Amino acid sequence: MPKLMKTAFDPISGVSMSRERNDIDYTMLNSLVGYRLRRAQLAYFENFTATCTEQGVTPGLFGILAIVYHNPGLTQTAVAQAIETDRSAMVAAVDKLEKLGLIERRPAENDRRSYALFLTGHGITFTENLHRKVLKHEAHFEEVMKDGEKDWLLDLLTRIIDLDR
Amino acid sequence: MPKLMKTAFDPISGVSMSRERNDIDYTMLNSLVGYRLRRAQLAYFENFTATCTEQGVTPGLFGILAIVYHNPGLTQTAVAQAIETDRSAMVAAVDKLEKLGLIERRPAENDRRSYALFLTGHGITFTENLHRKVLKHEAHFEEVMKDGEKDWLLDLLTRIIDLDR
DNA sequence: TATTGTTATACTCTATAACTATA
DNA sequence: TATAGTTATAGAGTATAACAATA
Repeated sequence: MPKLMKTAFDPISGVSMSRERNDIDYTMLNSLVGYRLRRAQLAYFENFTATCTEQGVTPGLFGILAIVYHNPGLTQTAVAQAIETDRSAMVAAVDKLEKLGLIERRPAENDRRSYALFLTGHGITFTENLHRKVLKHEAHFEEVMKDGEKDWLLDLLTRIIDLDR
Repeated sequence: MPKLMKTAFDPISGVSMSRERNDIDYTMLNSLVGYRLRRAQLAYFENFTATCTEQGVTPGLFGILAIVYHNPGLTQTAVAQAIETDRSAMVAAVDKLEKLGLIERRPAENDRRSYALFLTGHGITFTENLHRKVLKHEAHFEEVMKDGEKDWLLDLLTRIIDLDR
């Protein structure tokens, strides 16, 4: 589908309005950073999800692999906190990763209630590989970024994320 | 909770690493624009959702109101396409907005299969009010933005959104 | 008494298929 | 035959409550 943008500028809101390809006026939604952030995130995630799916995992499972990759030995609850999900959601997720042979539950040394999580050998190469593929797919979006804009974006996003913590 | 960031720089990936407040290494996830985009979007949405909830609607319902506000007379299916959801999901949503007295289904003039959607008088003031409140809450995030950064961010996000369309 | 992993449960979102009435 | 609104349904994702084992 060809993109056809007629862009205007609203002197009242100080916001660029666009009647988009479907000729619908998004002025109010476009005035909100949160809404554009959501749409941009969805665009990235479509790409990201496809890359994960090709390799047989979901974005959520990749998040767990990425955390355990850099932090071997964390408990399930610690990983849950790291990715800001509930520990109850971890059970099925770790089950899946175990069945895929990517992760191992080992009894924790000091606490018989908890497991320590480790990637298997296969899990390590799988995770590194998937990370490379995701980065390669992400590079597509850098076509629209000028020199230095990516670093600027990463930095600004980090400031936003850290604001209320 | 105080924020305590120890920031380092990974000469291999060229990515700033941070052992975050919980002392967990997010290097791999932080190297992905998509992941930071998601976290930043979640931060914005927490704020946005709270503002909507105070007024008795959800972010999804606000999206419908915002579209119909600027595009009165659209059919349900057209609005569904505008916010990129399925028309089947519109039914319950418009039902709710109707019960709240914010929106009206009127028989379409040329096509007896479809309804044209319009905001009621109350719906118009409600939507303008909510929009103002959301903008006010969003202003909180501008604390972390330098001069001109907000416009630059909006512009870059728009380029990302429009890339594959 | 508090915490870990677990199960059951529920609620939202999203997507699909099928039905009806119109076109 | 195709489309609009509708209904039913099913799958992810997320959140809560409760339980047994352990701290």
